[in-house]
Amino acid sequence: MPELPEVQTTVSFLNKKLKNKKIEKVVVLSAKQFLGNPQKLVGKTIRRVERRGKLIVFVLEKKLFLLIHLKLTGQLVFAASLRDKKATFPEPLPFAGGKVLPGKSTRIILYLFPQGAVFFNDLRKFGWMKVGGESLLKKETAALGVEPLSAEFNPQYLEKIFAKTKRAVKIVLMDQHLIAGVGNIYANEALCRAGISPQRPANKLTAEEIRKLCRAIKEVLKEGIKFRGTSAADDAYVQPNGRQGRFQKYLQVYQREGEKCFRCGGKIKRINLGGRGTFFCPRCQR
DNA sequence: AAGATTGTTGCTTA
DNA sequence: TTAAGCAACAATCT
Repeated sequence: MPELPEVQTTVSFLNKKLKNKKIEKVVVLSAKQFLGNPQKLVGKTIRRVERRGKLIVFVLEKKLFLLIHLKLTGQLVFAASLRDKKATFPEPLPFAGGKVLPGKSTRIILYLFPQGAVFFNDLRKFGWMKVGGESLLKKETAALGVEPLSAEFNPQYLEKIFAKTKRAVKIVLMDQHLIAGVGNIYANEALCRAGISPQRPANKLTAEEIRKLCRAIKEVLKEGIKFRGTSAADDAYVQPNGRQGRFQKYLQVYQREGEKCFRCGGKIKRINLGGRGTFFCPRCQR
């Protein structure tokens, strides 16, 4: 599932490829997933592509914004050469791994000028796109918490938010109103690296544990970005070039139920926290 | 074949 | 008033 590292990988790629290109045509195949009027996008130049938490922000000319949330299974795939093929729209395009775009789970297509296209694929249809002005951008980002890779995210900040709640620490890490961008994969991995049980009440962590956890979160997110995100076995995430990320090779607990802990050899356990699959080593994480 | 899964919102309950 | 828990959303897998 796309979390901060996957979204950042997507945004970095698209920012390079889409800058100063114009949106020439929008095809909405799944109406419920496009909020607002798609025609507003037509003819607009893309100034840059940014990220806020897990939200993707296309900054367009004339103070217009295209906001995209990938939710569980969304992906943005870029096809650079579409125009070279003199395609009539829409037309299947041979793609990396022998796949064809648009595919079965393609929900929205942005055709670009002078060439190229962005395919919004989303198997489970939870993701969305919204067009609007600064008021929309403000509305959608207002409730988001601190960026975990910013200086503002430090042990003092964690201490402050942890003190206010006895919820399980993992649930707090995944609360987008408090920390923007950490999801299930990276919350599990950060807690493992910090040696802290995901079930611990947040307000019971020691100052030392909070320092360790803060560092672990930053570390694991940076590594996730370095390896271009996590494409787990049943994970729909791919980079915009259609290739998988590589961070799944370095996961220590996520989706490793019953397997051996790399540190102590104990069995990785799976429990349910806040309705989410939670993985940890009961021996290493206390 | 019902239940689990999964991020986020919004409702209900405490 | 606020925090915590949970259904709902869509589709797939078990």
